[in-house]
Amino acid sequence: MGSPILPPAKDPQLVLQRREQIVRAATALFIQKGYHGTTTREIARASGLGTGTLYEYVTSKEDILYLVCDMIHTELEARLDQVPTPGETAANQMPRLLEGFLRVIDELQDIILLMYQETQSLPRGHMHYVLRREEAITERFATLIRRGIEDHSFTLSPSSVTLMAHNITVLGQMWAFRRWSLRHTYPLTAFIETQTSLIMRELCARDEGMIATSAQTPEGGSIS
Amino acid sequence: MGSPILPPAKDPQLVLQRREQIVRAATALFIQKGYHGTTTREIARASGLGTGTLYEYVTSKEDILYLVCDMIHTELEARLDQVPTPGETAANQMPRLLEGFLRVIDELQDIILLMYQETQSLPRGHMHYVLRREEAITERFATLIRRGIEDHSFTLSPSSVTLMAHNITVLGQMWAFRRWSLRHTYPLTAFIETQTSLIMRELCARDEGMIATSAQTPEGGSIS
Amino acid sequence: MGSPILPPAKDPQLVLQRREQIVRAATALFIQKGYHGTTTREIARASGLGTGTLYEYVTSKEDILYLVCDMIHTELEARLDQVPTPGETAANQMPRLLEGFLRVIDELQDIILLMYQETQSLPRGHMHYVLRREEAITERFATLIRRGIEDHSFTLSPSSVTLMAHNITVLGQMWAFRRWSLRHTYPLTAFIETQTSLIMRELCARDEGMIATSAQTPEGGSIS
Amino acid sequence: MGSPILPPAKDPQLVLQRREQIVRAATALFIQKGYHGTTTREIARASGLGTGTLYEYVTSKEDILYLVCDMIHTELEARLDQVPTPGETAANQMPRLLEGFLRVIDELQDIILLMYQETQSLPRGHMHYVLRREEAITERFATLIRRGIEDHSFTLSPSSVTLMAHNITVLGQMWAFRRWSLRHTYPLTAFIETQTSLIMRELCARDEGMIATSAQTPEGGSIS
DNA sequence: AATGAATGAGGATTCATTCAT
DNA sequence: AATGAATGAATCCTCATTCAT
Repeated sequence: MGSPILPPAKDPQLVLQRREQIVRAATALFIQKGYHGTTTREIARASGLGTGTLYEYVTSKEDILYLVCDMIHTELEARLDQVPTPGETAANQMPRLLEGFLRVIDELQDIILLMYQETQSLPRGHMHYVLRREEAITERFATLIRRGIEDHSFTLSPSSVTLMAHNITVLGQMWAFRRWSLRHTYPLTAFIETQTSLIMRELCARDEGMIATSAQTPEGGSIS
Repeated sequence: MGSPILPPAKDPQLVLQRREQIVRAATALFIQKGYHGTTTREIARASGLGTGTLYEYVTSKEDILYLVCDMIHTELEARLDQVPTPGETAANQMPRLLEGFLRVIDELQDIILLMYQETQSLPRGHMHYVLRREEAITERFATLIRRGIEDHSFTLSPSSVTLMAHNITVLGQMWAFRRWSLRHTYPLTAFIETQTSLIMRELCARDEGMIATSAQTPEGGSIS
Repeated sequence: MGSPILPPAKDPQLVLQRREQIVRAATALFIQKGYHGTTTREIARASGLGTGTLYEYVTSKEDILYLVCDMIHTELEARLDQVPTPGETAANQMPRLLEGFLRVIDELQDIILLMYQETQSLPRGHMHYVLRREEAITERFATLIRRGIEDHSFTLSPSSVTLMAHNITVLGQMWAFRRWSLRHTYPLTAFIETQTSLIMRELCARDEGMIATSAQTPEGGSIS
Repeated sequence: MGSPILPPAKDPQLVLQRREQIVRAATALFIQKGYHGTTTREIARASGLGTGTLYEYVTSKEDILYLVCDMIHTELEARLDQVPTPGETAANQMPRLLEGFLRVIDELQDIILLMYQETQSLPRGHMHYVLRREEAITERFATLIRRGIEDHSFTLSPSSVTLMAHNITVLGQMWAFRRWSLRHTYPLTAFIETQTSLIMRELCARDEGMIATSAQTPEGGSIS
C-alpha cells in the first residue's frame, strides 16, 4: 500500500486523487498498447492533465508502472476480501474461495495479464515489492489450507502446504495467460469446477500422503 | 518450423551461421537487459558483427526477437525429443516425461522466462506463430495422456485431457516464473516429485470421473 | 491555401511563428545544399530550435519541403498581387504584368529554381497540391488574355488562350533555369523587353488566327 | 561524349558494354524511383552485375547519374541528327526540325524529365558539363536561324538569335514538364503546329525588328 | 574479371523529462 | 498548482563503398 515513492509534498488529498486519475488512465493505455508502447504524453492527456503536471504527482514513467501494479494488487486483494466463504470447515470454504478467486481473475484478466507481462520492466527494487505482494495472494490460500489441516477437513501433508498454495495461485495465472487457448474448450464455469475438483482431491486425499512416490502404478513404476 | 522471414537471398549456409550468432548474442542480452533495454548496436557488437551487417541477416529488431523465441522453442522441443521415456504403459512413461520436461525448463529457465515475458512485444502475426508452438508442447502431453486412456493405464475422462495437458505445461511455466519464491522450500527434485505425484494421482484416479461438481460431502471433505 | 498538415494542436500563433522560422531556415539550406543534402538537424539548428522541437511543428522532413513549396507560391502570388497594372485595355496591362512577373521571378530566382527542382521529392498527394498552385499562376495570365479578347485589344483565337498562358508562365521558368546561360547576353531588362515584344505580337496579331500554318502576313504582323 | 571519369583500365570494349548495361538499368530505375530513391545495389542487380562489380566500371553513384545524363544527351542528339530537314531555305527546314525535336522529346519524355530534375544532384563540375551539352541543342537551332538570316528566309535581328534559339529549346522543356497539364487541351500534334506557327511568325516577321524597345509608339498599341 | 559480405558513418525521428511562466 | 513548450540523447535502420577471395 505505502508506495516507497514520495514526490513533492503537496495537499495529500489532491495527490491521491491525481494519482488515481493517472493510474486509471495508464492502466487502460498499458493494456491497449503495452508499457513501452505508451508515451507519458498519452498518459497525461488521458489523465486529463498537462504533460508537466504528470510529473508533479509521479517521478518517472517507471513509477507509473509501479503504481499500476500496486493498484492491481490492491484491487485484486480488495475483491478477494469480498468473496464470501461461508461454511465451517476449510473444506467447505476452499471451493468458494477458489471460485471467487478465479472469477475475480477473469474479471480483471486484462490488467492481471498486464501485470505479469510488464513487471519485468520495473527496476529491481520495485519489482521485488510487487512480487512480494503476489506472495500475499498465495499466502491467503496457504492460510486456509493450514486451517483445513487443523480442522482435519484437509489431509494434506504440512510440507506440501506452500506448494499447494502456489498451485492454486497459478491457476489464476493460467486462466489469464491461456484463456486464448482454453476458452473454446473450457468456459469459465467448467474451468472452475474441474480445477476445484482436482485441487480438492489433493487436499482431501485420504491416502498415504502427498510427497509419496506415485504409488498406484500396478507393477511399480516409480517416478524417480 | 521454417521462419517466415527470409531477407536477402544469400548463401544459406552463412545465413544460418550468422543468424545463430545473432540469436545467441541477442538471447543473452535480452535475458540480461530485456528486449527494450537492448539496442541493435549492442546485439551487433555482441554478435561480432558490424551495425549494418546485422541487417543483412535480419530485417528488424522485432525479427530478432521472433528468431529468439523460435530458437527457444526449437531448443525446447529438441531437448524434449531426447527425454528417454522407457516403459510400456503411458503411466510408466509420464513421470519420466514430466521429469525430463521440468529439468529442461530448469536448465533453460532464463530463456523460457524471457520468452514468456517478451512474446507480447512481437507483432500480432509472429506472436500467434509463437503461441502455436507453445501449444505443440501441450499437445505432447495430451497425446501421451490419450495413449494412457487407450492402454487403460489412465482413468481420466476424455473431456479432461486438454485441461490436464495444460495443467502439466503450466507446471513448467510455474517453475520458470516462481523459482525465486519456490526455490528455498522446494528444490527442483522435490518439486518434480511432488508435482508428479499429484498429476499421476489425477490421471490414475479410479473414481467416478473428473468433472464432478465440487462436493461438500459433510462427513469428510472428500469429493469421491 | 491552408496546409493539409496540422500536427499537434497548440497555440496557433506560436505554431505559425515557429513554422515560419523553420521554413525560412530550410529554404536557405535547401537552396544551398539541396533537399537531400540538408539534414533535419541542420534545419533545426538554423531555425534556432532543438532537434526535437522541430518535430513539434512539423511532421516530417517531407512536410518541411511541402511547407517550403507552399510558402514560395504564397510569396510569389503575394508579390504578383502587388504588381501594378494600370491601363484600361488588357493590351496595356499585359506588358506590366509580364514585367512584374519576370522581375519577381528574378528576385526569387533561387527559391523558384529550388521549387522546380525539388517538387518531385514530395509524396504524390502533396505534389499535386503544389502543381495545382502552379496552375494558378498560369490562370492569372489566361484571365488577362481572355479579358483582352473581350475588350478586343487581343486578337488571339480562344483555343490558344491556355497555350499562350503557359508560354508566358514558362518564360519565368526559363529565366530561372537558364539565367546562367542567358545572363551574359541578355540582362533582365533586355530579356523582359524582348520577350514582351514577342508575346504581345502573338496576342495582337491581326491576321487569320493562331493555329494556322506559319503565316507570312504580307502587311506585317506589327505589334502596334 | 568523352566522360571525364576513367575508372581502372580494362578491356575498353568490355568497359563500354558494362557501362551501357549500368546506364540502361539506372535510367529505368531513376525514372521510376528518382535518383535518391534508388540504391546502388538495385542498380547493380538490375544491371545483371554484382554489387562490387558495379564499382569496377563506375566510380560512384554520382558518376552513374552523370553517365545517365550524358547518355540522354547523346541519345537526344543522335535522334536529332536523324530528323530529316529537306528544303532549301532555313524557313522550310525549321518547321521540320521543330517537329522532329518535339517528337523526340515526346518519345523520350521520361528521361528528359529525369535529366532536368536530377541534374542538380550532380557535383558542380559534372553539372556544368551536362549544362554545356544542353547548350549544344540550343546551338543547333541558333545555327539554323543564322542560316535563315543569311538566306534571307528569316528576318530576325541578329541580336535575337540566341534568345530565339533558347525559346525554341524551352518548348521541349515545356512539353516535358507540363505534359500533365497540357495534354488534355493540346495533343502533341496540335502543340507542335501551334508553337511552330508562333515561332515561324517571329522568325519571318517582316516588320520593324524584334528587339524593338518596348514600343514607345505614342498612338496606342503600345506594350507599355 | 567478378563478387557479395562487411561496414560504420549518418539520418530521420521519438520521447522522457525539465522549467519558466 | 498547472502547464506545455523545449530539449537532446538515444534509437533503429540505410546504403554507398570497400576488399578479400
